[in-house]
Amino acid sequence: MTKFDNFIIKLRKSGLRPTKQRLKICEALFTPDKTFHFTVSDLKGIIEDKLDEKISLATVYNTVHAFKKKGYLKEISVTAEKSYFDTNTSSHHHFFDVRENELIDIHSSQIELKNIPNPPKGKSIKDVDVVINVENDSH
Amino acid sequence: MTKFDNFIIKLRKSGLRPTKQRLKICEALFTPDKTFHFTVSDLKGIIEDKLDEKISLATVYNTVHAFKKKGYLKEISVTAEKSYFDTNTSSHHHFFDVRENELIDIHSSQIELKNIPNPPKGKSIKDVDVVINVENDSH
DNA sequence: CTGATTGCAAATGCTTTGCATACAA
DNA sequence: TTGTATGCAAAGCATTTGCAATCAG
Repeated sequence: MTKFDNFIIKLRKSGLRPTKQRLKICEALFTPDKTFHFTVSDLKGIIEDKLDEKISLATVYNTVHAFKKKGYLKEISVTAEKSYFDTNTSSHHHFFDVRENELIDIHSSQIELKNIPNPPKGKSIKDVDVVINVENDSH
Repeated sequence: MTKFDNFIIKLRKSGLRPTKQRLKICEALFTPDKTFHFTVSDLKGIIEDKLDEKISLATVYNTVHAFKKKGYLKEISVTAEKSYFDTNTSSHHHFFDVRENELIDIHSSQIELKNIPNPPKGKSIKDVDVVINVENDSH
């Protein structure tokens, strides 16, 4: 059972057809032993430069959105012109370097949020994002 | 001493010339008794529809950025699609209704953040944003 | 005057869409 | 086959930029 077999099973189980492009995206996202953060154009770069597979931007967008919907990726809200995604889908928070545009994980156990207020009437909480903006001391 | 005199003083003190457009923006932002959240195009709409002053989009962007730099506005990180600004510049957090794209203040005293981890070496914390994403129970 | 500000339109950057072609089941 | 997925180019938005005209001091 190769890792590709696993990707094929994973995709089929989600109702997504295991195409060549999606398998490459799985390889890029889910092979590394560490989780990581990326933008859509980062991911396109990885597929084309490291995995040597031409892929269209639209396909990368399609697949990233499909994977997000299936819960294989999380999108992170930071002040930026771009969307950042995270292969770490567990509950956790982030440092964001506002100069370098770099995200760094904070394990959820490292921050304790107390007294989360009740949401407005008729609404319920989907999730809580904590972003700690940082910058280099040097400035 | 009208409120306009105050706006003129405020602008001059910041090294910003009190132009007709900037005074209208001050009126829109700092007259209401409650603080509020807005996007750049919201603000353009308020100036043109309620205050009946034509204003160019570029000027609204210029001024909002200038005001942010002077500390008269805060920018809020919620979605990657648009920038949201807040006339409440004190430290506080937000609910964000992901369906309606609506922000609701949470007083800073209402959330307690414990054990904020040390930032990565060489970096220091600028600020901490907590966004609690909510949605209507209905759906 | 002189530099700051405005306004318009063009340009930019990220994301989405339309549609014909190719592919998985 | 039959509906999905891909890829390209065009379109869509929010935002920024260039530059000439206008304004504040």
